[in-house]
Amino acid sequence: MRGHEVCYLKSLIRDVYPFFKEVFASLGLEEELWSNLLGPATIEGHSDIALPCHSLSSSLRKSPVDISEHIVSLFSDDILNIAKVSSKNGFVNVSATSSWIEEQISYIFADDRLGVKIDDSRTFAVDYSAPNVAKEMHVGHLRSTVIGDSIVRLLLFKGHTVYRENHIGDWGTPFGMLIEHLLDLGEDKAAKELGVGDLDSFYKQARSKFNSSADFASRSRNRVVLLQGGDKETLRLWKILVSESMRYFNDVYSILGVLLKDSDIKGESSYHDLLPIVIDRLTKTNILVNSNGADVVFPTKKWLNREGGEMPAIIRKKDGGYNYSATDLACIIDRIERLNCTDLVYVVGTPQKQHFEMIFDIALMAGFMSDKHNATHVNFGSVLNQNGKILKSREGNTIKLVDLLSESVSRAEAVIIDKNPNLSPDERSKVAKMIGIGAVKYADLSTERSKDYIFDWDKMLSLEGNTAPYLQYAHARICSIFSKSDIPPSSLSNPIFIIIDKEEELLAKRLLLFSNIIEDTIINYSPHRLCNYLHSLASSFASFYENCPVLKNEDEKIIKSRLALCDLTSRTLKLGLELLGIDSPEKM
RNA sequence: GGGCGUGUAGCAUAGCUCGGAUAAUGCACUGGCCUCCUAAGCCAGGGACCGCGGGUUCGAAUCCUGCCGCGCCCGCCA
Repeated sequence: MRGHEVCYLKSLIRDVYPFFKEVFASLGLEEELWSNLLGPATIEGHSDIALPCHSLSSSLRKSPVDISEHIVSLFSDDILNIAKVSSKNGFVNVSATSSWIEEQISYIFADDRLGVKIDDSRTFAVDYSAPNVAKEMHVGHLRSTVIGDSIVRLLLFKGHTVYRENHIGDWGTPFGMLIEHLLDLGEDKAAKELGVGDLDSFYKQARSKFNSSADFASRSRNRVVLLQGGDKETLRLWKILVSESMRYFNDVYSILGVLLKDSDIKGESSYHDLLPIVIDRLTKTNILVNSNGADVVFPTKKWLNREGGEMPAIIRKKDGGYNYSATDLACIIDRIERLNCTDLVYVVGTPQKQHFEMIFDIALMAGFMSDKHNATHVNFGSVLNQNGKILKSREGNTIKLVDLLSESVSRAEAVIIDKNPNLSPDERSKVAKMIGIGAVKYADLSTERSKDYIFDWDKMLSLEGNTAPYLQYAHARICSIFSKSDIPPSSLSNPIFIIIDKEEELLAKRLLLFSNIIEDTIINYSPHRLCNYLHSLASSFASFYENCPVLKNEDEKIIKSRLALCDLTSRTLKLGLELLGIDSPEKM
C-alpha cells in the first residue's frame, strides 16, 4: 500500500541502510535479494519502514518469522541512535527515534519551502478552462479551471516556466447565428446582456431563431462565410461577442481566484494562420491522405469506426474547412516551436481521450514533437447529478457556475454568523468568500480526477469531514494560539523540538511527508493526493491540539517546541492550500 | 461491432504505477468529552466475501485472463 502515510521518510531508509547492509553481509545474502524489499511500512502504527522476509525463506531455509527475529538480533547497537528495530509476522520493523525525528523536523522548519526541492526547470504549456464565447460557464468548466490552476501553481512552485493557455471557443459555425442575433438585438443591448453574464439566454435565443426561422438560418450561414473570409465589419461584430464574453469570464475567474488573465487567452481563432501550414507539413511528411474528398491522417495506432473500417483523424473537411484536429496540431506547433515548450498538458475531460491520443500520435509522426517532449492529457471525469446522470449543458436546467459560487459564499456566511458572531461584518464577508469558494474548489480537487463525481450541493458546502473548511479551521486555530501567546512565530528561529507524546510524534511525522507528497502530486498531476495529505495533517493536528496543551504548559521548553510544531503545521497547511488555489483565513 | 473508463461498509471516497501484515478516511450511526489554547473539534465503538470466476505468487483490492453491471467515445461539432 502506498497511502499518504507510507511514502514516508526516504531519508530514514538512507540512514538505516548501512546497518541492513552489514547484517545481510553477515548472513551471506546478495544485496539484490533484499535491498528492494526495504520500504515504507504498510500499516501505520507498526513502524515507519519495514522489510518483509517471506521471499528470503527459500534461500535461508527458515520461516519468515524466524528470519525476521534473527535479523533483528544481528543489528549493532549504533542503530538505536536512529531507530528501534523489532520483528512481527515475518517483517523487520524500523521505527525512527524521537531524536531522529526532532533533527529532521528542525531541518524542514528552517526551510521556507518546507523541504520541497526546486526541479531542473522545464517549460510547460498548461491548457485549461476553455469556456465558449457567448455560452454560459457551468459546473463542467469548474473541473478544468480548478484542476488546471492547481497544476499551474504546483509547477511554478517547483521552479518551472509555465504558459497558461486558455483555449477559448471563439470560432466556428455557431458564430454566424450569434452575430446575426447580436445585430437583431442591437449592439448596445447585446453587449450589455453578454457583459452582465446572461450568456445562456443569448445563446438559446440565437439557437431557437436558427431552428425556427429559415430567413435567420440563411443569414447565419452567410455570416459564417463572411467571418471566415475576414470581412472587416463581421470581424468587428465578432470581437464584440468575444470581448464582452471575456469580461464576464474574467468576473468568474476573479470570484474563483484563479491565475488566468487576459494575456493567457489563446482562442481557436488565433491559430488560423497556422492551419495551412499544418496541411503543408503533413503533406511533406507524406502522412496526409485524401479520403472521400477530405484530408485525413491514419495514426500509427489503429482505431476502428462503427462500420469496422480503419478510422482516420480528419484534418480538413471535404468543403475545405479545417476542423479541430487541425487546430490542435497547430497548437502543438505553436507551443513547441514558438514557446519552446518541453511539456504540453491538456486539462480536458475524459471523453476526449481518444482524440488526444490520435493528435499526439500524429504530432510525433509528423515531427511536430519528438521523444524529448511530453504531451499529457490530464483527463477528468464528468460531473453527475444525484441520480448518477451527467449534468447536461444544453437542454437541462444547468446550474450556472456563478450562481453556485455565490450560493456557496452566502451559505458559508450564514455558518460564520452562527459559529462566530464576534467577527465584524467586514471580516465575515471576506472570510465567507474564502470559505465558500474554497469549499467548492476542494470538493472538485479532492477526488481522483479521472473518476466521475457526484455533484452534491449539501456535501460540497458541508463544513465537516474532508473539506476545505476543516483544513482552514485547523489553520485558523493555530493563528489563534499565536494571537493568545506573547511569542510571535518569527521569534521561533532555531527552535529545539521535543517530541514526547504520541500525538505530537504523529503530527511531526506527517509534517515530514510534505515534500514527498508534493512530488507525488505533481508527477501524477493529481491534486487529490495533496488534498488527502492535508486532511490527514489537519486531522493529526486536531488530535495533537486536543491532547497536548501548548500554552497551558509549565515547561517553557515544551511550550516553545509545541509552538514551533504549530507554526510549522500552519505554514504547511497554508502553502498546501495555496498550491490548490485555496485561501487560508486567520480567523473564522 | 471496435475502443476507453469504472465497480471497495448504508452513503461518499483513498489505496491499484511499483503485490506484503488485521483493507484506510470522511459522512451517517452508538457511547463519552466544553468552569480548560476556537466543540466547525476530540476520544472510544459497531459496520466490507475490495462486482463475479479463473490464473501467476510464499503472499493479490493491486498483476494477467474471462465474464457481469454502469458510463463514455467511435460526427466532415469542439
